[in-house]
Amino acid sequence: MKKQKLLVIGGPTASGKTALGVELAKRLNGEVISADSMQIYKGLDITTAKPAPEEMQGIPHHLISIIPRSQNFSVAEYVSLAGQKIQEISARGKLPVMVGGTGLYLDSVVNGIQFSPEQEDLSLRQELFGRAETEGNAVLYQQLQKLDPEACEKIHVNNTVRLVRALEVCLRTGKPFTEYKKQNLSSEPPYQAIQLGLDYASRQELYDRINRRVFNMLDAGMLEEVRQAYEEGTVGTAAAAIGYKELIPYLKQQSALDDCIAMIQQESRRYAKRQLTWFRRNAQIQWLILSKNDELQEISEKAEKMIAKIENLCYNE
RNA sequence: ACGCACAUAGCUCAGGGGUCAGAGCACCGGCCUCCAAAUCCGGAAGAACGAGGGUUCGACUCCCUCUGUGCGUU
Repeated sequence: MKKQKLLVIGGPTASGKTALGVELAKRLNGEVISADSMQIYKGLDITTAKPAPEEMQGIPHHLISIIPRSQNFSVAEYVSLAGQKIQEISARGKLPVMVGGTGLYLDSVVNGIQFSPEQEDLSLRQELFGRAETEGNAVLYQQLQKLDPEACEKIHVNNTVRLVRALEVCLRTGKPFTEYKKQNLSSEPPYQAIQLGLDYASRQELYDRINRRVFNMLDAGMLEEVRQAYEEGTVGTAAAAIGYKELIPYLKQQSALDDCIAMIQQESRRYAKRQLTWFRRNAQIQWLILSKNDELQEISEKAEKMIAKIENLCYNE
């Protein structure tokens, strides 16, 4: 059976993924699936830079604003939801275009990662976090050493989050965490994915765009939006959104607005850097390197050519 | 106006009469398989220690003056 086609567009924040995604979807008869760990939640539309209705230009967008902020979403759920959407869109004879900055989500779908079938065990996880705090990471690390020595080589003692996760899987499934990873690495990718990456030729240009965009968001009413979300009570993952957590000190009257704004810009820049680190190691990505005055027209034409070239290669196989 | 503090890296701050004055943040790179806009690791670079004078074998460290900043008082 022939694999389904999937177009993937990744890149750092503020690189222009949204616009390119819509443009390519228009040209290639596609629908957009968002791959963004924050846009998945309801609310905070401006803060998380969700595409506005007019930006969508009639192209259907999926997996945006579908989870209440009181709930915690996860990659595993994303993979399953995105899989469904890909099926549906393909069944309609259209091209699924997965667009987003959450590299983990993108890669997990593209590589068909099978997460351990058991449901997450929040109480076990909480217990482990508690132990990490009271007994110290070293104790957990020693325990993991016995259950999955290979995982220990990859995980640093100070990295509580990963340490807990690895232990959690080992304890609940009775199998080493590493075993799941090995299975996944050897499994066949489920889609015929064409992956594009967006970046700017100069880091400074990207940073300038980020800084400007933060001001634009504020002009668009970000502060009010955050205030509302704050008053409603936002916790968990959604509360970690850049822009949200940085404005809280201002709302609590603990710091000046300008300081908070500078902090949003800084955190966004650092985030972009981490995103680039993630995407860079993916050898499958075809990079579109932009510079300051590029027009969306030329970019999408370039992208289209790239896609055609890759498709040709696939045919000849 | 008077009194008291402070003045050290781009920023916040340690330090101390005698080896090349330190750290955190920022910056750069990396890890990443169920919170990933999170978590974590590594690296490079960066300061004639506000200015001027004095004490001393030797001061960035002690003293004086000036400048700047902050706080307090009438």
